[in-house]
Amino acid sequence: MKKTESFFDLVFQVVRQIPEGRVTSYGAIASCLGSPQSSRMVGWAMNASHTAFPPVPAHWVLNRNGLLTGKMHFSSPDAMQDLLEKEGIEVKNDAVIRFKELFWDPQKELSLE
DNA sequence: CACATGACTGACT
DNA sequence: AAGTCAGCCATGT
Repeated sequence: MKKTESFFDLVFQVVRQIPEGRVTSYGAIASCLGSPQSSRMVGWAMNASHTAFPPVPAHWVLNRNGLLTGKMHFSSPDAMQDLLEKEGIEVKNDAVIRFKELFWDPQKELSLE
């Protein structure tokens, strides 16, 4: 298990491009990769994020509802929310406040980059 | 090679 | 409005 991380690597790189204090969704990343339907692969890639290095800021990646779906996969279920709050992002009921305002579209932002 | 799983999303009931 | 089903594609067994 070393190569074959092509898809994972794509997701990891995109996530690492997320500006601090911003968030994005799995669907956005999937779309950026060219497969808006492969949102599952994005989540799957995040599952492997703990094996990637440097560590991927998965706490910025949420589902389309802005919910901290993957918080349970962190070191601690509350770590994700805590990190977001430290970034100045308000989190209530496992959901990011002003999600659409903090939303960072990789396809759009990276395209303009 | 075939089946089962997964941090999602959209549509249907 | 809330719950259920299917589609999507890569990884692991």
